[in-house]
Amino acid sequence: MSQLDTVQRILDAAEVLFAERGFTETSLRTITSTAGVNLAAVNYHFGSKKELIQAVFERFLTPFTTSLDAELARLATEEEGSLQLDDLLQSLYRVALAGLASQGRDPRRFMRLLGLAYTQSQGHLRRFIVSRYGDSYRRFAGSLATALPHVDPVTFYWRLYFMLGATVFSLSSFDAIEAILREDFGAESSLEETLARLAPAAVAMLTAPVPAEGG
Amino acid sequence: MSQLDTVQRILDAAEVLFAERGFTETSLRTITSTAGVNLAAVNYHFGSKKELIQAVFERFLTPFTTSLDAELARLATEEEGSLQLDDLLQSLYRVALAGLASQGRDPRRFMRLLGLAYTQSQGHLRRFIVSRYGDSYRRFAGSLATALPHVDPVTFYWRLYFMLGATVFSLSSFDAIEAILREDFGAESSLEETLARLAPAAVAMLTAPVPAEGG
DNA sequence: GTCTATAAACTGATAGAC
DNA sequence: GTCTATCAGTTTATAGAC
Repeated sequence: MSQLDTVQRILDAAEVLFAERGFTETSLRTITSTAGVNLAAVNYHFGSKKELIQAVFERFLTPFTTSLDAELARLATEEEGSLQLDDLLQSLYRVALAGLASQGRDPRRFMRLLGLAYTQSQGHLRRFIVSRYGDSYRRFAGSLATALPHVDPVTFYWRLYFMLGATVFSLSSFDAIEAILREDFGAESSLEETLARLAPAAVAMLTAPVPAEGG
Repeated sequence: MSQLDTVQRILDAAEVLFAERGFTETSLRTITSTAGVNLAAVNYHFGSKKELIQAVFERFLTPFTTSLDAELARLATEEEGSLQLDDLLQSLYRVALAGLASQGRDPRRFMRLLGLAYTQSQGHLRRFIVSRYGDSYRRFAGSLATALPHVDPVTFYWRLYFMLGATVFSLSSFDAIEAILREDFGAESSLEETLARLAPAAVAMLTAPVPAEGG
């Protein structure tokens, strides 16, 4: 088995297991036995469990943010100075969905990992993501902000977090929610349909009238 | 030290530590040493770590759902048959905030624990919460649904999850988000102000026009 | 009800043979 | 680059003295 294969197999197994169980709940032994490689291979190739976690995120966040940046640049030249909110959100969702799906990766797993990065208090991971992908995030937030000139900055940023929360939370629990709705209403929901419901809901939230300041 | 004191001290320490670090990341040793009680006391009083986790949730979910049920009943008799969406959301937020604060409990911790219950894949906890508080949840969701008669059920439930995601996510990360906004804009946000921003955003999301079905 | 002592299992990491 | 064997530390849980 070549080195590339081993690294790849470890990353594949770790990505799936982390998304399913979380970081602390997934041992290196579970990862290596799932991947069919030796336990010592993780420390040989990645150095430590922390660095393996970062490598898992790097592998899907780098292509994701690269595509997102390209999409934002394309939008900016296309509609000079008049970025539409719908287009921006659709860019985000299209890149997240199609970009990953074309790689043969599961967007739901992507969202579960993003959710974990937020909620599991792995300080090293948060620092890694912020230092590595903070610029892309700020560029996207900035584009979104210019499409909402009438919303004051603080309200805008809170709403941005509301939107991120709604997205990460509902997509990372997609399977569970979908199962409930299927049982209760017999209605199947695809990920595409859910994003088609989420986008207008997010737009409505971002563009809601700002109540008069109450103190 | 009386038994009640010991049980109470364990619950207090566990609640804080779980909210800060998560379940797996918090050992019984950390809990008992923080609480100033013996390690064996946890298993004596609660049986196991899992049952301690459930007890922590039971201690704040029972008064919360009791208050929420009472508030919903009060609203239903007050405005017969014409429940207002604003009122319902304000009930939820007021009960969550004031009800807990009057107990001397931190609502942010409450939200962090709720977020953990969702994201950390503790199957036993999800089963416990669903079996114990599922009825209250369904009553609240039902009230909300009747206030939105023009939204089809499936769209309504997805939006309900979007709303829950926005709420749990942003409030459980309240301190972190607040710190960022304070640094970038010098604007302090209180929990009350954030809920005052969240409520209209949630209403806008729930009441957004439903796009024509595309498939 | 509280304590000490310990069982039994698991964890990440590494030294050294091949 | 891969393997075995093992270290050193941690975890939950419990038996038994007080």
